[in-house]
Amino acid sequence: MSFGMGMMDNSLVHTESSKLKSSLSNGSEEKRRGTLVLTNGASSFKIDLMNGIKFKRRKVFAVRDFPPGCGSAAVMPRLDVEAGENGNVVEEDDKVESSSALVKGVGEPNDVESSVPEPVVTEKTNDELIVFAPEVQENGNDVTMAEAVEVKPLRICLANDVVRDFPSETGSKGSESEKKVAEDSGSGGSDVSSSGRENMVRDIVVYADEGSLDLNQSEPVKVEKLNFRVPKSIHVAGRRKAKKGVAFHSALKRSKKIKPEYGESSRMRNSERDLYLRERENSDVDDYPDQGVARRNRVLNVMIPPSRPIGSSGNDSIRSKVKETLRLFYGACRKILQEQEALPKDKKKKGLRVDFEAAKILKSKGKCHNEGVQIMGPVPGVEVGDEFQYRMEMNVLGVHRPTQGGIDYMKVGEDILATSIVASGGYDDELDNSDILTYTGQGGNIVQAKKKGEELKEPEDQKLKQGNLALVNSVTKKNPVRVIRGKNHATLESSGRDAKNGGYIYDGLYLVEEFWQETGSHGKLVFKFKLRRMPGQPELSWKVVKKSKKLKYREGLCKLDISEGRECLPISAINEIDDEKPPQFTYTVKMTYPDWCRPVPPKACGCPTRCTEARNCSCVAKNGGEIPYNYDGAVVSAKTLIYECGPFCKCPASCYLRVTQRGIKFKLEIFKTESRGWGVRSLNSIPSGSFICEYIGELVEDAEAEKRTSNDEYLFDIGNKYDNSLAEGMSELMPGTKAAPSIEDESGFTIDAAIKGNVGRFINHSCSPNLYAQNVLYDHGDTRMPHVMFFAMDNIPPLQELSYHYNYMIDQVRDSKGNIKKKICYCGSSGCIGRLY
DNA sequence: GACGACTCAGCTTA
DNA sequence: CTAAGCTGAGTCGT
Repeated sequence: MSFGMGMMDNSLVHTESSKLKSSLSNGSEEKRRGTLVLTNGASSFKIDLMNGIKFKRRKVFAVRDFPPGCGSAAVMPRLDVEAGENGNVVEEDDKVESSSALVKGVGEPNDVESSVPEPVVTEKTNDELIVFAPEVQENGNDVTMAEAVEVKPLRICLANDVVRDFPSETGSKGSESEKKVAEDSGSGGSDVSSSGRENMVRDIVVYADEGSLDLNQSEPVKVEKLNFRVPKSIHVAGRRKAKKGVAFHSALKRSKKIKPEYGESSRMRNSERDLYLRERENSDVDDYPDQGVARRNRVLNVMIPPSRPIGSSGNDSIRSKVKETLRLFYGACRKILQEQEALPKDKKKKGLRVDFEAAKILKSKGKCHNEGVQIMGPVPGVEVGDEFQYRMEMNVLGVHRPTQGGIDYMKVGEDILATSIVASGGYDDELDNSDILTYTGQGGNIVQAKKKGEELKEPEDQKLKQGNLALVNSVTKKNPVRVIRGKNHATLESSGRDAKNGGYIYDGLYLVEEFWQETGSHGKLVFKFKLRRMPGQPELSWKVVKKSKKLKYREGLCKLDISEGRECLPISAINEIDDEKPPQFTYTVKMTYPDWCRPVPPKACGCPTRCTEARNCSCVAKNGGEIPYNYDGAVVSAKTLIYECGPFCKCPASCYLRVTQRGIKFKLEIFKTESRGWGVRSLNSIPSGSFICEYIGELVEDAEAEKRTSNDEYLFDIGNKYDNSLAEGMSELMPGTKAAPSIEDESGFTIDAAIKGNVGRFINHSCSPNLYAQNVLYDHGDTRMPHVMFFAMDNIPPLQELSYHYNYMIDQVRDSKGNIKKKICYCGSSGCIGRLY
């Protein structure tokens, strides 16, 4: 392979990124410059993030990331590379990206010396060696950096949450250059390659000038300082008028109505306002002749991460891909379950595993992450505290591959090292609240006969092989091990149906400190491992909840129940920020309709028991012949409108077609946020698809709503607006799943929750929301004024703020041919890059 | 129903 | 190809 200077030519640069690049040069370049300083004590080395480096995107094969607190750069000898322009290394089959660098301040400068793992070297592809620890070892002997480096590109292992991927211009199809890459590389070659690649995690490799850093030192190279200026994000304080409320996680029409200005919010503090105005003045953006309001906000919204505080989650692109994968997974699960539930009893498939079925579909369509990849350390896009319902999801995401086995491991050099374990109570583990976890090795248990006539295997001593051996090796290698806890076992919270399948929580990285053998309950020897959670990782929210439950006095508690008994569960108000009390309003659990409006109850069904698809039920028929919920109450997919059974239906209250009318079922609380007024969160884990609450208020006509501008924070425009992007994704996965047509329909009504309302009025906007608003009818039949119901799009861990997309202030940017290219959002929320997937 | 004990069909990887 | 494995769903008894 040889590479010429010409490869730097812009013609090869991904179109999207070149657009981005040009936007960078338009006035805001200065903001995106930064420097990264590398040092090994004797010499330091500065990289100008704007000019001095280029980014390459490569397929990730294996180990990449440092555990938190480990501030090290690694060196990777690469053969067959030549310096390109400015000494940058360019490789033929790689797309070259230019961008601001997105390097997290990989921990504080080596603040946790003890947690820095021993060097681990892993053999990868034929031509490269990745080193992800301070020093290189070869055959057990230390070698210096200089010895390890023959050619001198410097590879900086980026922490996983700073790896940035650019939005693909044409969605899943990939751009021309991407296609070219796929063809040229010859990998895959099949039709999977294009879409499969799109979903692969990519590594970004940073190459620096040759010879800039004196590597002839035995000391490790460390990322010492990151000085990266980030454009300040402007927080939208409080709430705004929600435009075109009902949509599935995005609705993208530019509002025809009032376009709120940033300065308008009554809740915006002066400092924020000043900051905004200053930012706006300073941004001399004039290169957007045809984009109206978009232009003004461009500098705010086309933001390049890191747009969050260093150390917070970040990496929205990969994160959103992980989320999308999970949404597709759950969508498939619920659809399969729905189909199953619709069958008459004798035709139901016994013991159908929706998790297996969903995974099969995702895999066949190349929608998995990290397939065939083994990852040591953090998995890109997966964050501590993430919850899963099935083991299979963790397989699909590469978090933990065995579908049953508790220990996952990989070969690193000659050794096998543990990469992840699942602690869910299958053995006598000690899973207390501290950062120490005692884990039992695998094997030795009584094994059931697999076939008839086979005898049960008696318990025996555990053997030092496979998972056990990997964990033992990890003691000396000190490599990070992901720990996943079984939820019911970890939290001891759930009971009943949930206890049987409580799901899993990603607990973060641990180090295996020691191991020993002891006699287990069956009298045979078992291995025991002591793992300690690595410092610097966020505390799990269920632990926080559990702690606060123990306290007599809840920190920041303002009110025990803002609903004053009107909801089935109390809703507390918590303010740990300042002295503000929750705003005054009248709590109602029923919509208020104007006097002239007398909604008529819908036609009732006569089902004597819970309505099913098999029966000829008129309510089911209204939903197109299917029940839009699973029997456990999860919404199968977003619909333009869902018809539930009404007050005069004969079916019982437990009917599968009565979900939202039964009220809230999670313990919600309102809490004061740092910058967005009050928000809503749950003390329980919320599984994807669950009903959360309604948006309740006074129903007013739009004309009336326009008059109520003095307090428009609590207005929610009712409308049939349905973005079917996920539904399209689903129909691609599962032929026969029909995506509903995109509908835009002004209903003419608005819900005003300023005076009368419920907890729904406190839910904030987000561009990466975890809820969506669903139109539902049950107590009347007027489609112009459906109830607005919030459902969870993801598994939501306790204490995570609930949010939905307000769908207001959205603009579209068109390319030269007039095609809608990008949607620009005005929310100003951190991490929003104006792309609503 | 609720819950535990038991059974059994899976699936992925080594 | 086979076996192992901290699943998950169903069934039955209390």
